[in-house]
Amino acid sequence: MLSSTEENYLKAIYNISERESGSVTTNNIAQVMQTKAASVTDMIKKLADKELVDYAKYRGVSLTEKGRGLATQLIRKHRLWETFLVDKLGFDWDEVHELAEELEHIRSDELINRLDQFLGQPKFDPHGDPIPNASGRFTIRQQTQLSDLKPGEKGEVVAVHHHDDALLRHLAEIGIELKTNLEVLELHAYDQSIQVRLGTGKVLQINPGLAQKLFIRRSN
Amino acid sequence: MLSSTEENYLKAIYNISERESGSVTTNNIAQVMQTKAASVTDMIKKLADKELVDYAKYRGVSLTEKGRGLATQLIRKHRLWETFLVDKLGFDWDEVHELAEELEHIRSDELINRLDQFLGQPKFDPHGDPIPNASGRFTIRQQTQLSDLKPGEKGEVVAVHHHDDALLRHLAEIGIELKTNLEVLELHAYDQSIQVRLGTGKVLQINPGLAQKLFIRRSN
DNA sequence: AAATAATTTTAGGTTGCCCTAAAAGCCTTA
DNA sequence: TAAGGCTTTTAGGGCAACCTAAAATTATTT
Repeated sequence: MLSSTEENYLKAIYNISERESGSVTTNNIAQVMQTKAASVTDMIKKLADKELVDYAKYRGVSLTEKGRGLATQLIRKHRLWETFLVDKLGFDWDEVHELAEELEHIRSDELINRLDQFLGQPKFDPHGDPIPNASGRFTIRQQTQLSDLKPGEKGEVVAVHHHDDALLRHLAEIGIELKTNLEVLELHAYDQSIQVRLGTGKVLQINPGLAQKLFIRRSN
Repeated sequence: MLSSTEENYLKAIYNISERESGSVTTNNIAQVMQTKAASVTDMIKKLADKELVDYAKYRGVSLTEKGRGLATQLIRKHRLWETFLVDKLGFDWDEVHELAEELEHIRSDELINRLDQFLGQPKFDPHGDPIPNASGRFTIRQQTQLSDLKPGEKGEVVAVHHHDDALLRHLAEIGIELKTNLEVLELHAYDQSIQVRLGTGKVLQINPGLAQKLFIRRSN
């Protein structure tokens, strides 16, 4: 039985190791968890005792099979709750992250499986991220960062990664959401920005930072 | 900002003072919270500092206006979540109490108001208990303990009080649920038991303890 | 490779909520 | 009304998760 805090550390380690290779460092975790390195060391030892992470002093941590399994279940819960909040309660996609952070710690497999049923066993959450099934398997979707598209290529926005609320609100403002169709018109070498035309006809300049966070499924 | 623990104490005090008059004693709270009197004294002091209870040493506590308001909102959340679990996720009425105990601590007025909308602003939860509205007002329903009915009187089960899961399962087994119609046939003086006929025609002996927990709206 | 810089760990302390044991207060009843 | 028996509070600790400061280790620079 893990505490919410232990669960949050597991999730943090999982997320960091998803986007960076090699083992996860103490400072890295401290930054994500908004806490101090010393506190992280304390917690790492506890997680190592429970065989949820492999740990060698000064060498960082990595999740064990068991740890990864638990982290995956947390992500399942988080994304199912986000789906509930958006699909059923009518929240906007930029309002649900914090709430799902709380809801994901409710401890009941029965609850989460019924919720999954109730939502129609969705494969992707409101941000386009895949929802692992009860056995922890993700549905993988063919997708590319917008920054990798060439002029003339067309596609549909299927996911937004590393989303903070401000980013999502910005996207909504400029007219981009999930399922938005777009076509790359030009790449501007001088600032790496990308000119795109949305399905609505609107033409936008997308800066390179943003273009890396937008995931596209090619449609031609 | 209260901790879940503080919230649980408030709720315990509220519940005790609902069913007993006068101020709530330390031992009483300890029993409900499954903890020791010394721990209760600690917490009472903290709640008194926050002006949620009035407290005089050795004299017990009572909720302040502020404390009662918070307790009422907790009850609102608890009962709305129970309604969600039963109406939307298909849980049985005897399975939802523990889960609602966790869910009620999720901190978001927006969430709970949207949930209320989503559920169709229900006035009563799956056990027949009234759900306070956002301002803390309960809908009061004319109801009587089954033990107060006279032979020949008829009515409908509208609530079950002080429900533990075992009690609810027992009721389900003998064929009683919310909205069950019944008629009192006879009172047996020798053991205070009550003979009733259900809407289904089934005739039962109800013992006096149970008859106090069943609330009936008279129908004739 | 030595010196300096950065990271990580250890040591020791705080807070919230719990505990046991003992002291203090209240209450009943002889 | 005084004694004994409850109840409640105080005193003193424990554990989880955090902190700061200092020590240990690793990494980088010269």
